[in-house]
Amino acid sequence: MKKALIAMSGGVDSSVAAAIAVDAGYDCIGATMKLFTGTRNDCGCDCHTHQTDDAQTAAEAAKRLGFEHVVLDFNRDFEREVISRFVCAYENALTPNPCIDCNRYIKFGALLDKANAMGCDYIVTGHYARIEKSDGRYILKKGMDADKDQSYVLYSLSQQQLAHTLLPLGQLTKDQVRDRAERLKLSNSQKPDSQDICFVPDGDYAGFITRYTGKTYPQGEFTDQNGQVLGTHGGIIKYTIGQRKGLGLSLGMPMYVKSKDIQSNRVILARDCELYSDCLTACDFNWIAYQNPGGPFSAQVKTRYKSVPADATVIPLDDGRVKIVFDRPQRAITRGQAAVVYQGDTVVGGGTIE
RNA sequence: GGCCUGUUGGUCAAGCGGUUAAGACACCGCCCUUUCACGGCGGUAACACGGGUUCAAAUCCCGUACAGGUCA
Repeated sequence: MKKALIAMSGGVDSSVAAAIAVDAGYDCIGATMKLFTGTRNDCGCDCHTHQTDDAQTAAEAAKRLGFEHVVLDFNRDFEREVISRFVCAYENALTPNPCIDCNRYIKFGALLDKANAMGCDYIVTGHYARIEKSDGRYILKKGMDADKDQSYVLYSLSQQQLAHTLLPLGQLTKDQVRDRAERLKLSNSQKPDSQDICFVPDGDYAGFITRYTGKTYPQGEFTDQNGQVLGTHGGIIKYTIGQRKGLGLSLGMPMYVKSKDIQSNRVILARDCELYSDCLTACDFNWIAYQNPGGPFSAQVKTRYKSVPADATVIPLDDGRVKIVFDRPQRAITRGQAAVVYQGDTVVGGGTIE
């Protein structure tokens, strides 16, 4: 009997994924990760309590499903691999996606290692994506529920990681998952989907960075593309490319962040129509569908988790980076976000936009 | 100092005797969302002040204050 470690967050998805793994005959053990220490936020909520609640919910689900549950402390790994990268990215005028690093280094990194050490053959998560084997390679595909597809945040997984991962929800829709949770009488069947950055539950990521580093991020100038000063910004970490809200400037028309210049501490604004660009370069590229792509090819590319895949030509460069040229210019391509390449439902690979 | 012109929500700005006093931008809320954003929907908020005229004044008249222009 194959042994599986279920990554249980306390939410519906991972609980139902566990139920499916049990039905499929795996010898299951549930694990909830402790990822960050409790810090009391402005919103008055205590993250530590949240985590404890989530762990309890997960433990209850495991009990109902009839397998053991443990809490694993990945505090130090999470701090090093996710939080510090997140903070560092913002300090360098990038806009990171911490969920991707969490998957890469924690769930499918440290946790997978732990699972192996515990004698597990697989790690099971509640992601809406599919893993299939084709011609000796593990292929990552979109989840069947197009609205919930999470393949984007898994683009960095290696063959080794994919080989030891089961994603039981890939064939299901969110409604089906909730129905199943309902039938199993899981207490979290109606629990709202998670949102915001998990370690910044009040949504104030700039405040988090400030508290974390103890630094202050000085005010600077908002300018237009000609250098004309338009106003004063509240610290460069507070803005990302394409952002409209929170600028506090009334300029007669909606204005958006076009770019950030860390040297001059300036935030450059422009109109929406000036935010479009037809190419990007991505680094740290991970190929999933191919061992080596060989040459340029046509594909669809997402530049943000929820962006619509756009037709493009993908051009592997000699140094391992990848250039992507879009058929139609894309809005607000942002350094630090991930460019994920698809061909239909298949994730070809992805990298970090630079 | 004299003479003009202007003063409407946080900003810009409609309005020309009877309006629930437009709209844009900003802001706030909700929705969307395992990143950050975008977006959708909704909301708060104003006639500089004091006198007149009129059935009725943001709208007309007279002062006051402030702002800009202009004149020896």
